[in-house]
Amino acid sequence: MKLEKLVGDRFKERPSECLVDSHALMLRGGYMKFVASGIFSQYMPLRRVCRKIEQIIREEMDRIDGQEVLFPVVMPASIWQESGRYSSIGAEMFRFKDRNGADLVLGMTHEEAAVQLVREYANTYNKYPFMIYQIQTKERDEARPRGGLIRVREFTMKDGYSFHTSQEDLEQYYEKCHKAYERIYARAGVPEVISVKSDSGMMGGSVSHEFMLLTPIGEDSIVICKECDYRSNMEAADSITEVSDYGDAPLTKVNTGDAHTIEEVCAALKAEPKQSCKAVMYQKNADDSFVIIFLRGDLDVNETKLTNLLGCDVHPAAVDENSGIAAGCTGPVNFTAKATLLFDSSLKGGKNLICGANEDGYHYTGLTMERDVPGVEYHDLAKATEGGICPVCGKHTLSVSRGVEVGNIFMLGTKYTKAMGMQYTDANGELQYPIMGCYGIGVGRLAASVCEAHHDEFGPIWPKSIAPWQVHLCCLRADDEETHAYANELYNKLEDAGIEVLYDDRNVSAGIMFSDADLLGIPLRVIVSPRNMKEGAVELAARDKSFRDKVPVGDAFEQIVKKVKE
RNA sequence: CGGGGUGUGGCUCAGUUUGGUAGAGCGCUUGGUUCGGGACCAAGAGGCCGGAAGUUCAAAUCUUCUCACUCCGACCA
Repeated sequence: MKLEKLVGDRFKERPSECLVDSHALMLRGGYMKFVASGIFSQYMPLRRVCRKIEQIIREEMDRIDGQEVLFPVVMPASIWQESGRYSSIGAEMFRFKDRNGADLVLGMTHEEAAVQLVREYANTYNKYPFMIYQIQTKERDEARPRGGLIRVREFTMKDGYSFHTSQEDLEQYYEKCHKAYERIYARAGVPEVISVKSDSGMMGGSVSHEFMLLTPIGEDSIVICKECDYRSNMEAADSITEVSDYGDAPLTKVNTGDAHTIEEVCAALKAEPKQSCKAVMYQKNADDSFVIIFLRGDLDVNETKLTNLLGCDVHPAAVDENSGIAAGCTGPVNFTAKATLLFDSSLKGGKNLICGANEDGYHYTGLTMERDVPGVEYHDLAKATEGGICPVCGKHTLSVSRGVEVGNIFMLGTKYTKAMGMQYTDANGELQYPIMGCYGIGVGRLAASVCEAHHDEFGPIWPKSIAPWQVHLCCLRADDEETHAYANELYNKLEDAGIEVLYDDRNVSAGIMFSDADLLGIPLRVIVSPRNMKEGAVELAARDKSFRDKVPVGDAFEQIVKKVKE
C-alpha cells in the first residue's frame, strides 16, 4: 500500500474535545472520523487493526470449540418481549417500527437471538454442550458517549453464548473461556489485562468477571489486594471494616448548632469521622419512598449493592419539610419519620459513636449499637476503600485503581432459556432448561485500550500482532533517482514476499514523513535515503525505540523479513 | 434527565464585552528555492459565522426559540 493514496487526513493539532490520548491520536492519525455522538467511521488503518483483533478472537474462540454464527442487527420486539427485556431495558435500546407498524429493535446484545437460533435444534442432551459466537455490530443509545472509541453507541463486539446441561459443565467451560480471554489479551499486546469479580447488572445470572485494563482514563473503579489475588470491580467489592469500639459511654444529646456534614459535626466534637454514624438518604424510583442507610462516617454507600439488596432502583433523596426527616441531624435513635432503615456492617458492634438526634441542631454522642439500636440486621452496603481490609486475606492491603472494561464473561443460568421456553430431553426422558454462559469483547474498545496503553506523545505504538502494517518503508528524497529506484525495488520484493508494507515515497520533508510514521505506529520503520545509500546502507528502526540499526543494502530484504517474522 | 461550555473556510482557533465591508495559523492549488524530525518565498482557491424568528439604517456580535456537539453528574450488556 502506498501512503500517498491512503485515504484519511493526518494532522498536527490535538482536537480540543479529546480528553483521552487514544481518542486524539486516532483522529489525528487518520484512523477514524467523527460522524455523530458516539458514532465513528473507520479509515483503513483502524479497520486493519480491528480486523487483526477480530482474527485473534476468532482463532481463540474456535480453539475452545466456538462456532461462528451471525445474528441480525434488526430484531422483532417479540423475542425481547419473550425474555422480558423489552420492558426492563430503558432508553438505551434503539426502538422503531417497520412500515406495517410492527415494533423492531436494534441489537444491543444477543441473548434472545442466540436462544431463538438454537431452541428447536438443541432439543436433546446429546447435542450439548456447544458455544456459538458472532463478531458483529451492536447498537446502544448510550446516555453519554465519551473518550473516542472507549464508549460509543455503535461498535463491533464479539459475543458468545454457551449452552450446558449442568452447572458443573458450565463452570468448566467458563474456566476454559477465561483462559481463552487471557490468551486473547496477551496476543493483542496487553497481557496486563486482569480479570475482576463483577456485578451482573441487567444480564442476570450469578458469577461474572470483567477483564480490565488499568488506566487512569478508565470508567470503572477496581479494588485490588496487593497481597493476595483478590480483585473486584468496586460495584461488587465486599467491604470489611474493623469494629468501631471507642469504649463505654452513655448516650448523650449535645447541641451541635449549625454543624450538619460529618466533617463539621466531627470537628465540632473533636472526633474523627470514623467515630460517627452517618445517614445517607435515597428514594425508590418507583414510589419515592425514603431509604436511609446508616454507615460509618468515613465510608460511602455502594449504590450497586444497595439496589441489589432492595431489588429496585433508587436515586439520591430530595428531603423536604413534609418528610419529617431532620436533614443533617438524622440518626438511628428515636427515628420516627417514614422510611426504610438499613444498617451497614461497619456499624456492627460500634461503641461510643456520634450520630444525629433527629432534631435540628442536635447530635448524640456515646451511640452504642447493641444497646441503643438493638436487634437490627446489618448488610454490606459500603464501598471498599483505599487501604481497606481485603475480604480474602484480611490485611489492610486494598488499593483502588481505574480500569477500562475490555471484556466480560457471565454465568447466565437459565434466565433466558426459561423465559423463552427452550428445553431439551435429558437422559431420563425428562424436560430440562439448558444453562447458559455468555462472553463478550468489544473490538474497537480493545483497539483504543491498546493504543491507550501503548503510545507516546507522537502516536500509537502498535504491538506487532495487531499493527495495521508490519513495515513502514520511508523513501526520503524520492526525487533522487537512485534512492527512489532502490526503494521501489525493496517495496516490490517485500510485497511479493507477502509482507504487509506501507510505502511512503511522497516527495515531502523528513519531518512530515516521520511524524506521519509515528502516527501510524507501525512496529518496523525502514528508511531509504540518499545519505544511507551513500553508505550502502538501509536503516531499520523500531517504533518502540528498542533498536535502530543500519544494514547493508544487499541484506536489507532478508533483515526486514527476519525482523517481521521474529 | 440535571448543571456548565462550545458551534466562524477542510483542521485548530481569534473576532461577540462596546453592532459598522469576515480574520490568523495549519492544510489545499500553482511556480520557485530547500530537504534526516511537521522548511521558505511568491501568487491563488475556499466561509450567506449551526438553524429560525426578532430588534436595528446596519447583526458573527443584541433578544427569543431551536438543533448539534462537548464536559461534570445520573444511567450503563
